[in-house]
Amino acid sequence: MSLDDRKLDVLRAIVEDYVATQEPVGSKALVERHQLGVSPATVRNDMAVLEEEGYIRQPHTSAGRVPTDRGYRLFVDRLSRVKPLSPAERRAIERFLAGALDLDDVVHRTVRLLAQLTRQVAVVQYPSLARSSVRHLELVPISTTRVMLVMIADTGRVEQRLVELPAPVPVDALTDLRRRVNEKLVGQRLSEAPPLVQALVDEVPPDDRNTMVALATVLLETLVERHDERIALAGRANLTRGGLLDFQGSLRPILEALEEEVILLKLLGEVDADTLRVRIGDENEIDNLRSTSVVSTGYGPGATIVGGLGVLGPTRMDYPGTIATVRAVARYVGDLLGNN
Amino acid sequence: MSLDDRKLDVLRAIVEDYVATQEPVGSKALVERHQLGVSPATVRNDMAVLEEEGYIRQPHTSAGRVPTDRGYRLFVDRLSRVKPLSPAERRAIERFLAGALDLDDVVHRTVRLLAQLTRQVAVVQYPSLARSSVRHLELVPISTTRVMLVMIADTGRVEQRLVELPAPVPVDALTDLRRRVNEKLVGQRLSEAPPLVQALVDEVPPDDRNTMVALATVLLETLVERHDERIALAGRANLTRGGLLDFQGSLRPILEALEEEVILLKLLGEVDADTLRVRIGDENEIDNLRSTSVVSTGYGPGATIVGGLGVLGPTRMDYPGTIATVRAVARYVGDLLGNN
DNA sequence: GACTGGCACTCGACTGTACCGAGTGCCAGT
DNA sequence: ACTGGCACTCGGTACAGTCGAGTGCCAGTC
Repeated sequence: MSLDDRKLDVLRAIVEDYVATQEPVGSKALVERHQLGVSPATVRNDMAVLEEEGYIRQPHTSAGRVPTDRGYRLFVDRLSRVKPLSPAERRAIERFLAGALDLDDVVHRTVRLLAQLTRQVAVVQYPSLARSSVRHLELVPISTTRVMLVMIADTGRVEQRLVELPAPVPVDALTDLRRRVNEKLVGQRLSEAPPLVQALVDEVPPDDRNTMVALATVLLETLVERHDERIALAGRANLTRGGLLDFQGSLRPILEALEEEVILLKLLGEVDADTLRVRIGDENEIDNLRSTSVVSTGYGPGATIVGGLGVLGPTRMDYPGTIATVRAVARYVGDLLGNN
Repeated sequence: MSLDDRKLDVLRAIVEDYVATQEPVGSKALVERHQLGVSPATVRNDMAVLEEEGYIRQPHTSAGRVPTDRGYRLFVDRLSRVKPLSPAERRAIERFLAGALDLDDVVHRTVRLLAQLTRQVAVVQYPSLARSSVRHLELVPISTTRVMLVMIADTGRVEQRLVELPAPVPVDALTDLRRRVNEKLVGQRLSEAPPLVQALVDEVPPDDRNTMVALATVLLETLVERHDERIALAGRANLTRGGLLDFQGSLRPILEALEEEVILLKLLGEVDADTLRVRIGDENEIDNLRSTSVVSTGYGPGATIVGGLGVLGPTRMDYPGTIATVRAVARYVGDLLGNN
């Protein structure tokens, strides 16, 4: 059966009240605080139906109702009105991010900003190498058989690696290699680099072949195999807001999960498209986080995505506000990365 | 007045029991679990004196005694026996750290290891540039007016910067400069570099003076002004052990403090000499941490100190064990940095 | 003088009872 | 289809009583 409009109104009212007060909400309080135009008794009947359908539940027999994960899901999907950010907030975001000096600083500021605005735990993934593209490659001779390979990504990330050459290489040859490598790779996504690197090896004159092989090996290592995805976190202290009511009493599993970089990457890694994703309670695949909700999205210059960011908090969170903030911050960071 | 030996024994017994059970300890339980050779009544008299002197206190009138910060302090300074690590632990440390690939990995492994062994929050400062010394400096011509300055520190950290030269510089001159710079700086602590860099400028032949000035500027910037001290943390979930009894009920201030890099640096930064430092409860200068104890020490190759590390936990912690572990880990990491 | 056994006392923790009130489900009435 | 009314449930709080761990003190002993 489908729920009629008033029942949906009731559900929305319950979610909003519960999020605001953190207390089970009863029929009487509901009609007082919202213009539902009906009596408590009617609301009670609606509630009975909502409970039967699994959208709300009673903590104990004679208490008010509390939304279930399923209730929040319905709320997020169909009931919540978009809550646009105030101009003041937009300005705050812009101003705060604009002051960033380098990539590290951008990420740090972003994660702190997110934590502060949403008052929850914020997670930001550093722009991943695999998803960004090459801005410049440099080959720096350290000695006759050693070259330092420096790669600068369009996101501002710099990686360097030392390459041991099989034999001494004259400076001219190195210059030639540098030109070839740059011609081939600059502007390319790193994820698409491997075949190009392979092609490079084949194109190089036989004399330099061995040198190129050594370079290519390190290049591939640096660019692809190194899955050194980094993560920045902030706002863990926000988990303690709302006493111990949220998270069914123990922060332990959550703090543990937040220490595992692999878990966090998984959390953010699944941003396929540009779409924002909300995972509510049990919908989370990670057991330790089944009492939390995660709002995450990808970010990057223009339409490309170079990383993920998001926030984590109690299932009892202000979804419209959080979603709006996450989306806005992601957009600003993306723009910022595009402009530098 | 000074406390006689038995009173000190009583204090030690109280600390040990309280740390183990987390419950106020009474006179009867004490004589049962320790060979004090006297009756509960006598112990009670001793306790009364200890309480008067401020080493222990009663949570409420008819409860057992609990050590005060002052009591722990006396325990740490004079009563605790060194608790040597088991060979198994030593081997575990060695094996775990030996597998590290690069500097990042060393720091990560160290902090996790510390958290795991002490079951507390571990903090490790990355080897600070200011405290390490120069292993090698390289000047790499990128174009006629551009040089890349690469500095490798003895801790394995690599920094590079691009230098714009005021005028084209012939390769020979650059070779000469490279020799001079290396002769002057290799082996020197970075913190002592500035005057040496200044001296370099004065010694250089007039023709190269301007080039050297440009180099020196960037050098100083890179080596000194950048106070990019980084910190790694692990084991935050350990704060939730022991229910909410420790930390007087709220993790909030502690989690907040742990998010402030500045605070953590201050915590570790004050390692003057090679000595290990224990700050108990109120002895901490940071207000948010007055309900915790911090055990910290410096680490580095040989006698030099390149950074700090330590753990943070409830004042009710196993001091002998923690101290032994922190000291051992610091030594292993120091050795590791010396060998690579 | 130092230690001990004994005793009265304190007070937190726990138990049981009673009561209040918010909230419910249901039903008869409009 | 909605509403008012009513009986019922049950968590929370307040209060009293009991239990027991632990104390401080004092008189007695070695």
